[in-house]
Amino acid sequence: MSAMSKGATTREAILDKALALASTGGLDGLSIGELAREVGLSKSGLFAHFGSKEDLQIAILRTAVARFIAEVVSPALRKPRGEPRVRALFESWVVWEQATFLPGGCPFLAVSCELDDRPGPVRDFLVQSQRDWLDTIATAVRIAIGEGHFAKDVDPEQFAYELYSLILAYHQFRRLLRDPRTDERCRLAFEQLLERSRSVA
Amino acid sequence: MSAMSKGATTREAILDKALALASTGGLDGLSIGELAREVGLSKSGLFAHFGSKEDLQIAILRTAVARFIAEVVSPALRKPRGEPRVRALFESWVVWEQATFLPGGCPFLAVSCELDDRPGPVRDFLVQSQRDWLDTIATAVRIAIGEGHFAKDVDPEQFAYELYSLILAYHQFRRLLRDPRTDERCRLAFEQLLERSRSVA
DNA sequence: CAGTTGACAGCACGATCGTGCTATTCTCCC
DNA sequence: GGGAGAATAGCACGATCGTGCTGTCAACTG
Repeated sequence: MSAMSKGATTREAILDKALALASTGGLDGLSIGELAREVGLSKSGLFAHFGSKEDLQIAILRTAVARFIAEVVSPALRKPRGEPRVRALFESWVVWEQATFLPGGCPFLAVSCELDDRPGPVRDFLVQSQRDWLDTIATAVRIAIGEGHFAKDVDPEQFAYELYSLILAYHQFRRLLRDPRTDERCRLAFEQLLERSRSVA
Repeated sequence: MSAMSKGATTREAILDKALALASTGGLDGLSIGELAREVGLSKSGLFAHFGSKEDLQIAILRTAVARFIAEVVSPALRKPRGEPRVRALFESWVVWEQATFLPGGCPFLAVSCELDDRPGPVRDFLVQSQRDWLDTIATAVRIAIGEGHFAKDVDPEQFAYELYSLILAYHQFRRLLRDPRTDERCRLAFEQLLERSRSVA
């Protein structure tokens, strides 16, 4: 049996379903009523777990961050320092986009467009999480430079920008355009990014 | 005086405001009531111009496409064939992202996330417009290869993928992350994309 | 200038939204 | 096992949603 109390268990079940729904329909598209029906709770029963819809939205993002760290960041950090770790970040990121519990793909990207012009704590949380993630990438690149895998004149933030851009396109081409060659396109671009970042041996 | 009838005039005024609102809040976030208030019409008076909300959404996208062609595609097609034209496409695209009549940035990108998992004619229209645009880019690249500006082994579709990805990141870094160095990051990446596409002189 | 067509407002509808309050039921601890 | 407290349901609220119908006033046409 679980070590969690009843409340914590259902709360987790709610957030699990909510994250899946938010990955497809966004944070605004997700309504309390629909979510309650989906989880098998009454609207008020579900609502009692969160003070407001805004709190629910932040809780969803918090759940997403925890999952992202568990699925993408942590595994990559167990890889050897340098290029292998950078590559692992990329690979796990691509897998993350296809996670079964995220039918709509990366939830951060899915909600970016609806939050980018709406100030408030939800937006703030998302921005912070993405900045942290970019920092993680840049740090991994810096380490790769230190290890001698990448050239010394590689700009870690620029590398992070371009890597991030490739995943954005991956999301767009796969989900919206349904381009069957998305995977190879993205991988090829990444290999070329690596290629021109490597130090001359 | 304008050659348009009364109905066409207000319809255009509606779509103008609607496009601006949709660029920030998306197509679903935009409500008929809010739009009517903004334009100074009654809800039903505005609604009479479009049979349904879905029709309105398609009309908005149609307006966006017309603007995009007028502001981005056509000017670039007047530039000399080859690399100058490719560069013009990029430059106009960046300017488009900052157009004053688009307070939320590129409307296509703004609505991509909410439409990518919602089948229907609105989504179909958006997908088609983006495919057309990618084709336009690829064609310009093919011409640049023919002119000898780009190497013969450059893949036009791959080029389009990477160029598209840079603009996606431009949108994300500027609008969500508010990174002040977005412009230089994007331009640097584009120059490097050009650099490695050029034929050896 | 008169008449017809079209643009728009007013109003109402059912549905759904987020959010409270009040019971009732269940869970956990002693 | 019984009692305290958490978990959930029931119900209601005002607001807003998209969408129709009906009337009225303006605009264009002959």
